[in-house]
Amino acid sequence: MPTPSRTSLPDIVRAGRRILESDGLEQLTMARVAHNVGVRAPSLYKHIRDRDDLIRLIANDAVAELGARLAAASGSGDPCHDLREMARVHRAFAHEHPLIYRLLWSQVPEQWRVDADLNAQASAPVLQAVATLAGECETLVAARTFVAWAQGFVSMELAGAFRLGGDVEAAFEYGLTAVLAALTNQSAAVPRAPGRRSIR
Amino acid sequence: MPTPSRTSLPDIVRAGRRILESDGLEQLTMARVAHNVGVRAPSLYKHIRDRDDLIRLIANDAVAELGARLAAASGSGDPCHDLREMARVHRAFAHEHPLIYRLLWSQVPEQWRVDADLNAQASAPVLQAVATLAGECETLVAARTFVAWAQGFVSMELAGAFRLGGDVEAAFEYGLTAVLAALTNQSAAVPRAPGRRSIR
DNA sequence: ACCTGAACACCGTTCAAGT
DNA sequence: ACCTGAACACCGTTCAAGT
Repeated sequence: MPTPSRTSLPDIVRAGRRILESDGLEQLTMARVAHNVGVRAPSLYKHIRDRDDLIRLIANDAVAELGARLAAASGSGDPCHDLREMARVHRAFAHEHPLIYRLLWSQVPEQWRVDADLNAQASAPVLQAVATLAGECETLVAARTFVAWAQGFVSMELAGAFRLGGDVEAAFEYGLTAVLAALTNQSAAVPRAPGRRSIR
Repeated sequence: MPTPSRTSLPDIVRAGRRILESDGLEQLTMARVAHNVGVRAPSLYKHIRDRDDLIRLIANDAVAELGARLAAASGSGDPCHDLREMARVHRAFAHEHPLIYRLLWSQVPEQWRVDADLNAQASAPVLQAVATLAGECETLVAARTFVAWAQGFVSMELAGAFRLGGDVEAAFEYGLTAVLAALTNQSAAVPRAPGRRSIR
């Protein structure tokens, strides 16, 4: 006889994300997730394929949230201002959810990789701002430079790699200004023959 | 009666690293490491504290190797040239050992963190080159900008984050040139009042 | 002093049986 | 149609017993 679900996929993902954020990946056990949504571990397999699938769904959820925040932080009309704001939003997200943030970029097993369209959606506002700043034909390489710096800085910060003292806040603002200046000042960044050869 | 060791710590770390590099972290089981050094799993605990300790030792080993390669790639006298070479060495190392490289920067559990002095030793040549390039008082912030970009770029590359096509090689060279230009051209990077106020 | 088999705790996953 | 207890496979770790 059909019985209504006692839990749901969003409930499970939400419960899993809360455990991951508070206690880390190794505490994300099927039994604990199940307990937090009011069922037993085997029941979870009616809603998700396996634990790796759950981790991937949690990563998707986090990327979607980050993307929404990036989009909300942009749109002022000044691309340079937008990029500064997005870098700060990115960093703030990492500080709020350090364990999930690390997961997003470590992604050791293949199965945890977030969906391609979610990634594309999240990076769209950055691409748009860079396009106006650096010009259409250099959008991709310039955006990759910007995002690489931002992601690298925050990753190193969270990984505790900045152990030589100094003001990390000031280093972030310094890097932000330096990278944006480099992208604006294209002639300094890319040596190329006249005739507008594309970088691709 | 005392019996000589049938294995050793370096043997164990070497075997563990080989497994990790070829088959990933989840395949790094105590039984498999033990088998590869010719003993049974319980014997490993005579040489290491636990599995987390082994992972930390493997990460230490990798950082030491990377540091040696960075040092070997620098010292030409031209800091800009040295930094370009070190960025490429960094990236080449990541491509040769992608699974270990990801481990170095994800570092989800605290116990895997590499020793502070090994980290310091590995980053010394970068710091030195940046010091001559950007000037003493901005060494730290400039080095953090440079390393953040390099690490972020390679991490994203390995994580498969560059899914929008384009030439990743060209993007790397573009970013390298852009970041180095920004660090050399300090006045563009850091807006500050005259009178040489320190960034710190 | 190092190695081992046996044992324990824990966890992901499956499945037949319940409702 | 979903949930569950029981069971299985696997793994990290401990420990008493061997040499």
